[in-house]
Amino acid sequence: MTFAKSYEPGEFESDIYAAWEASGVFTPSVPRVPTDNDGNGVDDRQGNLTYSIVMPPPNANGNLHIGHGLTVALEDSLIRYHRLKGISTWYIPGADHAGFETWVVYERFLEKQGHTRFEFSRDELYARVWDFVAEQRGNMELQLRALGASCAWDDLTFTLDENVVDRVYTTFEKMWKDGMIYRGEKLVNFCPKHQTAFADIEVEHKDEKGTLWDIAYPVKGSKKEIIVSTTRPETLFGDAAVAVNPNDERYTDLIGKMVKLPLTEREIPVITDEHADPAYGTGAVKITPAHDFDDFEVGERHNLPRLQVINEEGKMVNVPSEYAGLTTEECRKKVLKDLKEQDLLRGEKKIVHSVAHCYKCGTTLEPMLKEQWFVDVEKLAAVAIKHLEAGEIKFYPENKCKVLINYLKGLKDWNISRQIPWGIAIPMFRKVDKTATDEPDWIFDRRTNLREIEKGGVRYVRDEDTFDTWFSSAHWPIVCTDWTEENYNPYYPLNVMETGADILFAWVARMIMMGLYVTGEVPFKEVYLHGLVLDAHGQKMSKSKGNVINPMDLVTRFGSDAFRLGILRGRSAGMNQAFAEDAVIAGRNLCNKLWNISRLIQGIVDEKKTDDLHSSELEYTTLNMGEDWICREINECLEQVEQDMANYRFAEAVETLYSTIWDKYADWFLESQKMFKNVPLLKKTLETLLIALHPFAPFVTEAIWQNLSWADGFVATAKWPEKLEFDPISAENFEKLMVVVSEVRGTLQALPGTNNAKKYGLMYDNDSLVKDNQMLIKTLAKVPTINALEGAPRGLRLALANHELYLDVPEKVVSEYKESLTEKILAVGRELDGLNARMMNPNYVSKAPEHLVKETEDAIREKEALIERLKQQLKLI
RNA sequence: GGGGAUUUAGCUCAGCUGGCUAGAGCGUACGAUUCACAUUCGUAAGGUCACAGGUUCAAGCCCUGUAAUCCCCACCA
Repeated sequence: MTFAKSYEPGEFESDIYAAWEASGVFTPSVPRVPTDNDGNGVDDRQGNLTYSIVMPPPNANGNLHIGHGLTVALEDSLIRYHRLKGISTWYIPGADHAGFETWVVYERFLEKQGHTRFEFSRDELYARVWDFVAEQRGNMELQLRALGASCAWDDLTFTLDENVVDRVYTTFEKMWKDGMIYRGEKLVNFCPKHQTAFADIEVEHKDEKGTLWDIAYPVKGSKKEIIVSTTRPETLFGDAAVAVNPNDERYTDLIGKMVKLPLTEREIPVITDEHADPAYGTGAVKITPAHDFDDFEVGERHNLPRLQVINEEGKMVNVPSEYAGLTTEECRKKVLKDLKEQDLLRGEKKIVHSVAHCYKCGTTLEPMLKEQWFVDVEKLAAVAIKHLEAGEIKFYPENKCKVLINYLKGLKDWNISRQIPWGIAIPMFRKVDKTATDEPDWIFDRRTNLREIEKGGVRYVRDEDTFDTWFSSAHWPIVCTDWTEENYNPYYPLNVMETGADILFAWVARMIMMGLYVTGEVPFKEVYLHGLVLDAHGQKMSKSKGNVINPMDLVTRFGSDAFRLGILRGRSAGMNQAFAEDAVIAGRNLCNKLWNISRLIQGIVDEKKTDDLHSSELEYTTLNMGEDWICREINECLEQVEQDMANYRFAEAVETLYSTIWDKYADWFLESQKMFKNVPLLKKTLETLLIALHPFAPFVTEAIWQNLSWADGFVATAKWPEKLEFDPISAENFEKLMVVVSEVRGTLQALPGTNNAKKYGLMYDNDSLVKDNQMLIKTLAKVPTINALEGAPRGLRLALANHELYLDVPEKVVSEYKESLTEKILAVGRELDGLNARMMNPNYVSKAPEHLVKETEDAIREKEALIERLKQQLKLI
């Protein structure tokens, strides 16, 4: 049981984690299906206290980034705190197959090997990615351990686990039966590079420079023409109409007429629609239902044909032969050239407009007409809104609830089809044999391992697509807790969902909708959203900027605890905040401080050899003011931490612990204990602080706990401390003594000359607080002597503390101090003026609460007395 | 166009329902040093709380407006 001179996290962390894991301290004590004596499931809602958090699953084959580090710091401190509180905690780890992300990585890998996805079947690709992920897997799980995440590893859920797929299929089937799933030909955001569609939420809009061209469409049977404005001339082949605003008088005579579509032989009608903005361009707009979202809606309203002219590779189709096969860009050039030759191009204007991009590769997304599976979200959103408005979920920060409701109110149907092999196969099969007319075209079947099935003599082939990752992730609280229809599960709903504010819509919203749909209950009672971790200068971290901070580097350099303490510093819910390495260093220093505090105390325990009592047998009493005071301060600290944890104020909790341990416990209490050495109290208070800091700094607190000669078990499973007993009056007196000591130190510093603390002693007169504690004052103030004053007062009286205490300073030095004394009198005088002014105000006296008025009166008396003392001091000189 | 936020010390941020002299970490300056810790100890300097009004006995905090910065959603033919 020896303590090295400093704490070296690297020497302890992995062993400690292994010991925790091996002893099963992370396993919840209450089973997820509580049973009675006969083994039947029971609803013991009242019986046991449980606390559950599911981890937002990191990418299974990736490394943790700093956001994960923050997530673990937040979630694990909640879990550990509640575990110490004696609650059965379940922190469920997860791993994400990360459908699209992983697919992009894998496709790049294929390309490097000289292959493309088109050489393999969907099933082959799935198997290959599975192996690819399996090979890379495991890193992030080790990293979670390094961060100290106290999760139940046996319950790790992978997003492609059988129970996840089962649950997703069950939900999908239910939705299918409920008529909430439909196959629709709709415009989807399609990435021609990745060959897949995206949900609206995955699209990134960027402002880009573009050109707005004016093109003349000749009106049939008239010499007139109608000029439309477009940024995409190549889509004119897909035009189904020209629209003008019904109130636009310029075009009244043309409504209903046919115009000739340039470069083709087709004719299209002029229609009226509110979509056409008379103030924009010429006020007339070409309508291309198959390649523009607004035009699609106009087309729906007017029953216009959807003519697809761009295919999935971004090439022109269904166009005159000289254009067929061109890329959209080539086609645009040729169209413009040809229009110019025919004198139909009437102008161009540079504009800035926002363009949809693939959030992964940046390719411009093509609105593409495709048959996809959609979820009708109307009911889902309505139910979610109802529960949110009823306040069933508490949000941190609070305003995100409104933001979410606002989003849900405008939610459009959800495209859940992805043309990516890596994911959960959509369990729908299409009829092959067209002759069996009374059979539906699509049937639901769970046998997605088969490409083709037979039912009632009819052959069906599986839809090749996979689910949008968010469709399955939306089930996360349900699948991680093993929620079932049959049994009451004490861990569902979760106590809190902690995740990034950036996925409020993509994930949190969908978990709420899905949770309510599947279980009838909201999936979590509270939501804590964290903001982005920005770099030191407040910039978003990105690979291209090269400002990415790797959490594992910090763990290696400063220790896991230091990282956790540091990243929680100065952070509040929902806010993007800069990351300060300084804060991690401060965390590292705190760990070392605590280590050395323990080293000192263990040293005293060894030296005194008074007892070998273990924690459970400890009986302590306070014997002097400093001891009463520290008990009071520790109690206040515990209370503060409890309050902060209940309100998710992590940074404040850490701050309170930091200052209690450092500024109070070490700087004042332990300094005074060098005289008194109250061993049972030292043990008790140290244990209390170790437990209180444990949620935030699990490793160092455990390393110390294991190193102490008297502590048993793990601090990780210790009991959250009860309040300490103390004498409040005595504690108050210590505070007075602290003021005395501070003034001695401050005055010695302010006096001219160096090494004053060694030169001048202290003298006291007729003052019991000082007289009774002279040795303590001498120790704390580090003065060479302390004696009773003999004869008339001399030297420098310490006026601030209002005690009969004098610094034994020669008159020459005192007179040099005169100036600062005068300044002090003036400063106190200014404060006094302010207080007096307040009391002169009759409204203050009559309207402010009585205790405040009384406080002001007291303060005035005190200041007046102080000025008097200072003036006397001045006279003495 | 709709919505959400931010602005407090040199830097990164606290400041919860308005109430003593606005706090912390880092940084800066000055001083200390065997006796737990230089990953230390002590002391200090540093703030027009973005700006302008208002409410109030009292405003960093509440209200109105202005400016700057950032984010999300929708739209831009």
